[in-house]
Amino acid sequence: MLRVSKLTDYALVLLTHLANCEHEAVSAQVLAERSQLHLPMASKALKRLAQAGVIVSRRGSQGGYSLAKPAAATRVLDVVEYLEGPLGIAPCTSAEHDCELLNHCGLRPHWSVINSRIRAELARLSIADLCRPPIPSLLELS
Amino acid sequence: MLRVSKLTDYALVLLTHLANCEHEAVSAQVLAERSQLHLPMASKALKRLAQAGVIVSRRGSQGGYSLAKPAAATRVLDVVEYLEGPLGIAPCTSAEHDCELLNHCGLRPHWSVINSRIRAELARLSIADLCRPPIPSLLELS
DNA sequence: AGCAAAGAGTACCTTTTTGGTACTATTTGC
DNA sequence: GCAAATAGTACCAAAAAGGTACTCTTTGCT
Repeated sequence: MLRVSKLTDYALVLLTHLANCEHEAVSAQVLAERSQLHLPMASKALKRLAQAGVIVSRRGSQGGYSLAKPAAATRVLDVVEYLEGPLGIAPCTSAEHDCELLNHCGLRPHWSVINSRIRAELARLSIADLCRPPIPSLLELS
Repeated sequence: MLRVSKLTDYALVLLTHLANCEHEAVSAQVLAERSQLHLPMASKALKRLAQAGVIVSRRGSQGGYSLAKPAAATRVLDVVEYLEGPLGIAPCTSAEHDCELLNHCGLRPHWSVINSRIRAELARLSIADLCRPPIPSLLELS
């Protein structure tokens, strides 16, 4: 329904908290509390982020998670695509879909345009941006 | 997963075919064939479009569907929102969600900005536009 | 009047995705 | 060796998506 999943949303919230303690390992437990999430869900999200290389983990006592790169260097787009797979606004714009049925329908190119606009939008934002209130420039507002 | 449903996709394909025979009632049967869809699914989509007022229906023999307004006057955004409900890119940006948990998370304003950008994108396109290949102006391409 | 074509309405079912939980294994610091 | 952490796996439940079937009503035509 044209919406990111809760897991993705959780992940971004967790990342903003991690961005506030850069260079410091924070446990899933603490991050879950700060984000008002249940530990199991926070762990799930953090694990995925670690697999994607967005954050790094340290196991064992005194372990925890920290950002793999400066917050300004991690794009929201990357987080979304790591957690949800490549963006495909319409069924036929996903990879691995050949769409024999709709191959002749002419809608695909339009979806592609919309798709790349959305990707561009998500690419503009970094985790660091999420930590501040948005300041949409008047020029860019439509 | 940030995707419109198949029903919405079907609806838009059907609308492009309807746009090619304006002022003429076309039966669901014929539209389904032209769109390479099974009749029941096409009917479902057409019914929803008629309820939304995007197309008008005539029952009985020689009946069928036709556009309620000129193709250029129906926005893709309207079709999408009629079929999927108001756009809400993140769980917390949907209506009727108070988000006690994430109320303090600061992400909402960012999602709102992204949301309105996507809406603007979908509002730019009309059904008439979908009938032609997209001509993205160089200025607007990011 | 009656028949057939067509949409309207409703109900149901199956599959997939999402959201969430539980449990065990492994690593690390003290 | 113990405790604090993450890693991995498996599982379950609820919701949404996708699709089908069947009946009712309207309309044009003969």
